[in-house]
Amino acid sequence: MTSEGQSGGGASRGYHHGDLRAALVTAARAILEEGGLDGLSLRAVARRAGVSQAAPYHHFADKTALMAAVAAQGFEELAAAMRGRMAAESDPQERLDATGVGYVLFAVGNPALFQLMFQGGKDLFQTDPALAAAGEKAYAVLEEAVAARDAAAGSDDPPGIAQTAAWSMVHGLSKLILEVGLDPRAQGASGVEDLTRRVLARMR
Amino acid sequence: MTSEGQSGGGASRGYHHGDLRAALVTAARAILEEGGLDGLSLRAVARRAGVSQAAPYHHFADKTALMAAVAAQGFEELAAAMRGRMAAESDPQERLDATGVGYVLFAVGNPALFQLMFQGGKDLFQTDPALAAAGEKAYAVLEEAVAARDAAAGSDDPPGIAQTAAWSMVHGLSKLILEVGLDPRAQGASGVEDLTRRVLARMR
DNA sequence: TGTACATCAGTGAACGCGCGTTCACTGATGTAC
DNA sequence: TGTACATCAGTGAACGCGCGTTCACTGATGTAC
Repeated sequence: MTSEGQSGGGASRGYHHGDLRAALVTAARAILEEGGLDGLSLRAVARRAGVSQAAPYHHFADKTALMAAVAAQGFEELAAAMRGRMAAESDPQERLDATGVGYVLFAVGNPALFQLMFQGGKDLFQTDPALAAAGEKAYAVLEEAVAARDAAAGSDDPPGIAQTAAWSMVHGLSKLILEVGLDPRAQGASGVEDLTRRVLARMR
Repeated sequence: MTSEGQSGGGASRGYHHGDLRAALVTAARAILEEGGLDGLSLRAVARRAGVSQAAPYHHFADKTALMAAVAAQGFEELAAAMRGRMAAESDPQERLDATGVGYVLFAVGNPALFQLMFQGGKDLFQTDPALAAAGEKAYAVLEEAVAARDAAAGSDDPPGIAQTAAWSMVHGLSKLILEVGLDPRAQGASGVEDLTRRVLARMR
């Protein structure tokens, strides 16, 4: 990672950039954070990366491809966040809860990115294999944690149901916080993590 | 409801429309169904209602106001759908499950509308009192059903937690079906309603 | 080590587009007398 | 019952805008000999 550019000024860069592809993804994420999903245009990304508006086309087929790359990076990080939290626990139930907490905290910490990751929707996943793989990777963490917990607890449901339930719960909670402005304090919780834990405690 | 217009042709209407405000909301919903949220422009709505592009401004301050009106109508219908299903049951747990099923089926049946209802986000709710009221109305159904079930079952959690959990579950499941293309069959369920019931069965 | 040349990654100008919104207007409606 | 007039709900043309994308180009890089 060269990590220069990103604001047109300051340090000079030559005619060639070095790693414009990565810089564009980084710029896109910065724009997402500052201006939300609506502010994400290819031109804005190029501007932010300090490059002409035509330059991105040497690295991405079109706007959708850039968005897919950003989303894929998001899923990688989501998976890492979940794994990181999970690894700190040993009890199967606690490991499952930890992945859920990781999920919701990631969403709350990266609101526009999270929105992008899911709003592109089915089509993007079918189009872009790298994105699909990254999505699978994140889902696999939850899948794994649920399976381990169910194996320990003994369940008669097909595993898909338990996994879908857990995913729905954390995904829904994330969306409600982001989209409706659901406030953990107003629900009698001390914060996002506490609310997530208490909500997850109502699942079996 | 006059229910003419909606496609510019056919029956003549005079210079004045009759109930353009309602016709615009109807047109917007038709566009949502056909072209999704991205296709929803004020100009397209006017076009579909068979009226000049400036006409909507006599009924809505701006595009946002129209969208809020559409979303409000959506929440009214969501509340009605939940209540309708709830009314058919008498056991508190079954009444709660029924509201959840109503929620998810509404989302799946009105994908773009559902998206609109939640994507506008916090700001819209704070800006438009009618929308906020309609949203409350829908949430109140869930709230009520959860409270009744908890009263019957005896719970020590603050009620907000149980309500948030139930809402997260059905909201998350809806979004996963709509955004990720989660397939009930692939999860071992026979359809959306069955999947919702089985997922809800994992809550307490 | 030096030169010719193919390839690659940039530039900047331009395309066409649909959008939200405003404006001066005009036709229809309804009310006061 | 008839007329003058205020009000309301339409029209159509125009504004400025930012967007995604394409194009012919040019500067830099690296490779073959």
